[in-house]
Amino acid sequence: MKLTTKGRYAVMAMADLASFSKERPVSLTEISLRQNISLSYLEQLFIKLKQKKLVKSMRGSQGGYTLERPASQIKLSNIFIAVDEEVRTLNCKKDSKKGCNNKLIKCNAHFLWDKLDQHINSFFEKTLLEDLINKRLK
Amino acid sequence: MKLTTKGRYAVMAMADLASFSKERPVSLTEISLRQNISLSYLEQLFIKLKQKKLVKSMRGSQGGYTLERPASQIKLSNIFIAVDEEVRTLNCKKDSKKGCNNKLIKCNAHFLWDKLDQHINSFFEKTLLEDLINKRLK
DNA sequence: GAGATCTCCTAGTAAAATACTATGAATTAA
DNA sequence: TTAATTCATAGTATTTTACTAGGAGATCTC
Repeated sequence: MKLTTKGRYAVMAMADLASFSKERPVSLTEISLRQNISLSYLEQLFIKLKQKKLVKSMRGSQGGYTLERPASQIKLSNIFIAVDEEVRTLNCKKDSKKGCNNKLIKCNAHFLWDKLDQHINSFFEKTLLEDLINKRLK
Repeated sequence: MKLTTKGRYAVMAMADLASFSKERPVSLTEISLRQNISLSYLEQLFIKLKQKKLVKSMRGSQGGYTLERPASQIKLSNIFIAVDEEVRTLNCKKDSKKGCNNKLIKCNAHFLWDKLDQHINSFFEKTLLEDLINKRLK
């Protein structure tokens, strides 16, 4: 079980924005250098973050990104969901071959994974981007 | 972020053992059929579970596995650790190229992943195999 | 003691997911 | 008009995961 870099990069980049985009938009080139993340990969992540209205963009020279809402109104769960870093302990969704919801008998541990999902998600739900940049975590 | 089948299979197999191996050892063939897990894959998992003294084996005909300790004394964390399904939100361990602990400046979200690890592990630490088979989770 | 049923052990491999690269068009400030 | 930037899509290398293959060794039952 691991968190992939996608989710980590997204959170780090958003934290970077929260810290540096107060006056002016911040370019992905900047973030790429500061956080040591491939530019092209960042671009892909930011398209998703924009679609979910977590950031807004300004094109052209001197352009870049800013937060769409203040850091106090962005949950970590918003970020993870935006980049498709879902917590999925089970692959019993649309997959017709694997998983267990297409069998007569539900897998006996099914409810355990549900609980685990809830437990993990509660962390992302309760933590705000603001908490992260202030290093104030519960 | 996802839990791989390795961890899930291990927990399901242990739950199966807890339910069926009270009188007699249970063979992996049985578990394989009941839980729909490849026999050879189960064998690999059980070698690890045995090394960590979570199960004991009886070879030969009518052999199989039983729990080494009662289900009330086995934490889910024991099982996950045994099959190497560690929770690792970061790859900053021995990897010299990636990660962040070999840089001068620690990645600013480092402490977040630590907190997350703790949060997830607390779930596995507090849940016993017994709770699972009794469907009694907090 | 032969045969069946098991665990034990190691290598190899197919498939899936991940992380990243490449390329170029569109937009805009200076 | 040029440089800097976002936007968009396709392709690929790497890594991880999940599984298969093929046997050797142990032990019960007949």
